[in-house]
Amino acid sequence: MQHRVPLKAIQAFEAAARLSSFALAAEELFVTPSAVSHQIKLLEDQFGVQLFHRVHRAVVLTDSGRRYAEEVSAAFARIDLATRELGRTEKSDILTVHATPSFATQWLMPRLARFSSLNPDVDVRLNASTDTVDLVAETVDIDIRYGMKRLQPAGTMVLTFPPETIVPMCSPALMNGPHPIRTPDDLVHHTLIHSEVCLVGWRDWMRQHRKVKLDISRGLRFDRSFMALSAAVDGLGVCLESLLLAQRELETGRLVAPLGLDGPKVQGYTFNLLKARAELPKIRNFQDWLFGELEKASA
Amino acid sequence: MQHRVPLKAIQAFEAAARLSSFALAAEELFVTPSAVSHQIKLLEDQFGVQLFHRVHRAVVLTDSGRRYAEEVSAAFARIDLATRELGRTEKSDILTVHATPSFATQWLMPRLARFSSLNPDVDVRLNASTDTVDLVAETVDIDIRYGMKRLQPAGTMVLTFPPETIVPMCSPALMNGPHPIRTPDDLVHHTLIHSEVCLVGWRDWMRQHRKVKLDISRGLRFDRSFMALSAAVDGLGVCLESLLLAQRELETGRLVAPLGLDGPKVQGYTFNLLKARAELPKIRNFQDWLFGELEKASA
DNA sequence: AACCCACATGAATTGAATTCACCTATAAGG
DNA sequence: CCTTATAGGTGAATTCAATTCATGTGGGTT
Repeated sequence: MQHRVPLKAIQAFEAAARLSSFALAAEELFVTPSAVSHQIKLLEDQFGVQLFHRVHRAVVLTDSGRRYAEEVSAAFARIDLATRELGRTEKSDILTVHATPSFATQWLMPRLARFSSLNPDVDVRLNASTDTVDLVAETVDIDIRYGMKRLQPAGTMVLTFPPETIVPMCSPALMNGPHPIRTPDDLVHHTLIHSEVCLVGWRDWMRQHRKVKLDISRGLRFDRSFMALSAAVDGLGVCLESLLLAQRELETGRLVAPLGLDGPKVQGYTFNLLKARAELPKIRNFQDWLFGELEKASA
Repeated sequence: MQHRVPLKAIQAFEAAARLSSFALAAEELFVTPSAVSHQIKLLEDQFGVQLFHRVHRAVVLTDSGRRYAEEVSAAFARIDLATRELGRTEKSDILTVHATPSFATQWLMPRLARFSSLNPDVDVRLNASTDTVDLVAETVDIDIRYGMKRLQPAGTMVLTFPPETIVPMCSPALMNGPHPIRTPDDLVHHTLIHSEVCLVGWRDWMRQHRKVKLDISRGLRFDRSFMALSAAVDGLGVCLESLLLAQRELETGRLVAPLGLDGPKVQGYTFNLLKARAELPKIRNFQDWLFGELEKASA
């Protein structure tokens, strides 16, 4: 294996140098003193440099030996440390995903356990914030953003999510309450919940429903979709949101879409990553899994 | 040998990580790809951490693998460097001796070859200056000083030289010239050569020869003994110097002691070294050799 | 003077590392 | 679509580097 450096011999030398004794080195390495002696002789012969003075029944480093031992000890210490660190490692990969708070809360979090069980060796870390992150500078592998595409730094790859449908949603109690919601006109009796960042708002919805006259200046306003959805679940009014984010609430019946599941389609979310890292298995796997899940939902 | 860290396996891993290929690593290490595969599997199994992703017919580091490879590569690079440095080494020990210019020139230099041939593995470096050197701070193993003993820093060991005899000396031509020198009185016809740093000067010599009236204010003055001796060799006058420093000139006949080899004895030279390093073979050997040589001369 | 301990050394032994032979999977190419 | 070539995986066989064993050496210690 090692036609380069006689690692075994160096290891024996390092221990002997550190302990100033072949016998103690042998003990540390669980071999006989003879083995240590042989290895060190090998090293000395190979390089033609005496490393130890043999003085009576002790050994003393030569100057060359001391210099060499210092370097080699430091190097082994580093290897030891890194190896102990490695032994402490649980997962072999760390995948850091950054996403908008709404996508993280409404979509990712409930599904992440599935990804983790499919990829047990990946330790997923989820960061949620409205800030844009710098993929190059920060330890973020993937950033899931919402909204108009901005200019990306070179080396960034942007994948657009499949279209999501935006529809009015409310709690079942509200839909079947004193002012039932069956047609767009029924909305006039209800509080509108506005999501400020959503690409489609009530104003846009109204353009598709010219006959309905709603006062879009009234109602509740939130700057995060998950807050609008939460308000709708609590029966505070009717929100206009993406089916993507409401999927879980619709499945569990905490929200209903009183006017059906058709509506304007947008492609607001993007999957951002560095080209150079796109083929890393952990990233590729996450990407494939995520788009697979999105596919599944729309199918 | 290695119940601690599987060095062979780490070495295989390092090469594979650096080259991103088991096959190339195998080539570099002069083994078959199979050997590399086995070793890396060993490493992964031993620590229960996957180091490489096997993706089709290539390997890609995991995050853990990459972290580990960085550390391990750096450590091996250091070992490689130190080992190449070691291979370049000629002598296993470097002995740096500092001495007064006179002792270095007159006594040490001519004898150093003998020491070197007795100790072929020691690379002797001789520094000569009038400065006192700091044994702790500088890379000087031994300092040979002349003159009154000063306060030494803690940890310093001072060995005093055996007594040296101070006698008048001159060139044979001068002794046997127009004003032959047979008795102390004959000196009145000759130039006196003064060594300013010598512990015994003409003034002291006169105290032992009350009858002789010499004008000690006249003559040549040097601040280094070797210059005084050189002037005497050149026939410029009569110097009062240590037989120790003149030994070579007396043996070769370039100097003679017209009034005999008896005279005042002083112990001016000291052999200074650090206690902590006194038992280093190179130092001990030099000390033993030097005092042995001094002994031999006085015997 | 006898003993002891730490290291040295050559031959014998062993077992970790390597090779061998065969297998798998996939990208490229016809 | 099928073939081919390639990089790596794997278990058994093999080998040789590393280790042990037996013995020797020398200089302190009692």
